[in-house]
Amino acid sequence: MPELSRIDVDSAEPITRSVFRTLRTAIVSMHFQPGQALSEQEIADQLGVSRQPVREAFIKLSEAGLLIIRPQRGTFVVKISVKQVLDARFVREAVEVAVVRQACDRITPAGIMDLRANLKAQWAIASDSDPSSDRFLELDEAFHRTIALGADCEYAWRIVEETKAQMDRVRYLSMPYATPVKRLIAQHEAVLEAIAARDPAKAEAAMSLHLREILTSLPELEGKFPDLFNHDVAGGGGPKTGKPAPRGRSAGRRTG
Amino acid sequence: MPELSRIDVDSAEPITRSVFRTLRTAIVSMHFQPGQALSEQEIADQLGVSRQPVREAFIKLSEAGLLIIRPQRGTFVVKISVKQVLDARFVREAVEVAVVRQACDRITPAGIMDLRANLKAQWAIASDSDPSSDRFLELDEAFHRTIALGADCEYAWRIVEETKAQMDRVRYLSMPYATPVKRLIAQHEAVLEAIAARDPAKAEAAMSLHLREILTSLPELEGKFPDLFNHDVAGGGGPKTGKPAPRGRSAGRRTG
DNA sequence: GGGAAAATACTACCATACCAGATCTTGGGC
DNA sequence: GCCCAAGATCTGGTATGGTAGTATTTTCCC
Repeated sequence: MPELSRIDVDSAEPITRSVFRTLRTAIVSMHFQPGQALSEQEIADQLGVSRQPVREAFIKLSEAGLLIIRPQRGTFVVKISVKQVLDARFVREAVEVAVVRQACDRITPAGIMDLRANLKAQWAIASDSDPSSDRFLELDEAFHRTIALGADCEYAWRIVEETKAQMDRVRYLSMPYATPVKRLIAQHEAVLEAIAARDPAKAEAAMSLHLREILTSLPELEGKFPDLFNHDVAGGGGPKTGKPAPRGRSAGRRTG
Repeated sequence: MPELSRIDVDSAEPITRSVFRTLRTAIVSMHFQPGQALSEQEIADQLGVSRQPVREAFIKLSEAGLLIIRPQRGTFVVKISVKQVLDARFVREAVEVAVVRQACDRITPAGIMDLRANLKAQWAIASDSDPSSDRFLELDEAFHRTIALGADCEYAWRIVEETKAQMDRVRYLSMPYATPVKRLIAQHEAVLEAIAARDPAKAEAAMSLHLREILTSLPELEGKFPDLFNHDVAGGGGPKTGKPAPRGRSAGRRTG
């Protein structure tokens, strides 16, 4: 299991929030393996805090659908479920399509300028070599967020963030196999131009197409990484069949 | 403040969950007044449990947007915000419209029969006198849930539940002034018939119309109950202007 | 009376201790 | 070797105490 660096206890930020951010990042970026067992005590020791803030972070993460807490048994990173991911995409598409329509009405010229600047930055890193993918995901998120907030849809953005958390793990996993970045940027451009033209129908179509493209490699990934997926027909997330992954790395427990 | 009845500590259900349900019901049904201050200690005493499970329930409720925790200051029932409620409705409409379209494809004849039975029950209590409004809200929720689950949209239903929590407080508040129940049932009927006819466009239109009708009395309510509303232009929820409502009854602190 | 400062009484936050239940290990019987 | 039971060792759930920060009240000075 990846070592977690200690948290600055003296920060003004509440410890619980620091722990939450740390763990959430580790999960969404796939540094924690889906199915992996965590433990309040173990995480607390690594971060140099008590169990209490870790426990509270666990609760929030389970509310977000990233952890599953099985009382008296353990807490596990939820495995990726194809159905769950597709359900998240379904909701995200429904919401973001509505948002982008509203953006056509409400976004200000300043908002459109922000989007153009963001898009320019996207093209800039697309020319570079691959290692800037993390940076692209940041810009990608900022692009979608700018649209939502420009459309005065703060709450809708909160929901999209939640659905994104489910989808982003797949994106990290699929970095090498996914749609080329330039293609995604071109789709962003199409969305932006439709908004700038105040054309809701075109904007909706562009956004819908974009969101359907993101997960094209999903079936391929399930084949490549069967251990990371939950193959149950029913939704859910927790490891129900077979043993959950043990703590530590898959094979050969490393001593000391 | 309404007295809370003690919780059965010996139940198999974890205490935290019991506390959560109790508080959530009290908030959504408006037994707790928006803006009202709660306190871990006070709630814990009333329910006969320790502060810990209360604190954890508070965290979950704040994640759901029903409480706001202000560190070192207090925890408050979020005031109703017109923008927040309309934002919730916006998301709910986006999601449920997509769901009802999918339902036209996927719902089974058995699912349609469930819906018809539910609708029949709705008509039955509509004939009675008013006091069965709680029962109507239950049937209403079951109706929407049956559609979502029939469309194989478990995750979407979770999101709808979250948005519903925001809207339901307004519905409780507006019982006397709201749209007549029979009108709402007729709209349910229109949705059901469109689904049964497998007509997505008609179903979408019916659902959209239905969801827009629910909150028609919102502006009127803000005028009638200004204390329960957050009049800030910006979203959010916490009491930012003026003093938050004090603990205990409005006037005259009772000495213990 | 009016206003500022000190004292008091809260708050949620974090740490710790203990518990009951689930799991894993171990040891004995065959 | 296999099987089962007893014990040790995990887990998260709950209770409680201490602390720092905030809000309120009181006190004191003018």
